[in-house]
Amino acid sequence: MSYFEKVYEIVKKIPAGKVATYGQIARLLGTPERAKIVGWALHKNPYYGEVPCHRVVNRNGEISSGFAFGGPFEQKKMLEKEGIIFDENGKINLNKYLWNPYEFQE
DNA sequence: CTTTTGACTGAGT
DNA sequence: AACTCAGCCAAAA
Repeated sequence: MSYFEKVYEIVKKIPAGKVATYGQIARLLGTPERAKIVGWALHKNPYYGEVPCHRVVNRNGEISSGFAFGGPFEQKKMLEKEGIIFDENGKINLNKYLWNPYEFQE
């Protein structure tokens, strides 16, 4: 299994109403220094429709640029639909919405 | 095969 | 607090 597929597996486990950072995902894979690879994997997003990549944000809690969903507004709308609230800066309150994979439910 | 790049992050200015 | 610099490594050109 390539690193990409591992990333997709993690992202698919993110519950609705929660978000995760690239670094966090990379850490779950045991490779915290490959956060960039995680982001890149999602950029390709070959499993569009299966992988909720809209729930993955950068360390700042902001939606990353690139958007494979058709536009930033679409992604933001999707997240709000999940129950995530953006602050006045268009950022997500990670302290509240960051996903906590305690046992990493396989 | 070699080089560039990138949905990032952490440290430094 | 905001901006910049460098490092990390796999995939794409």
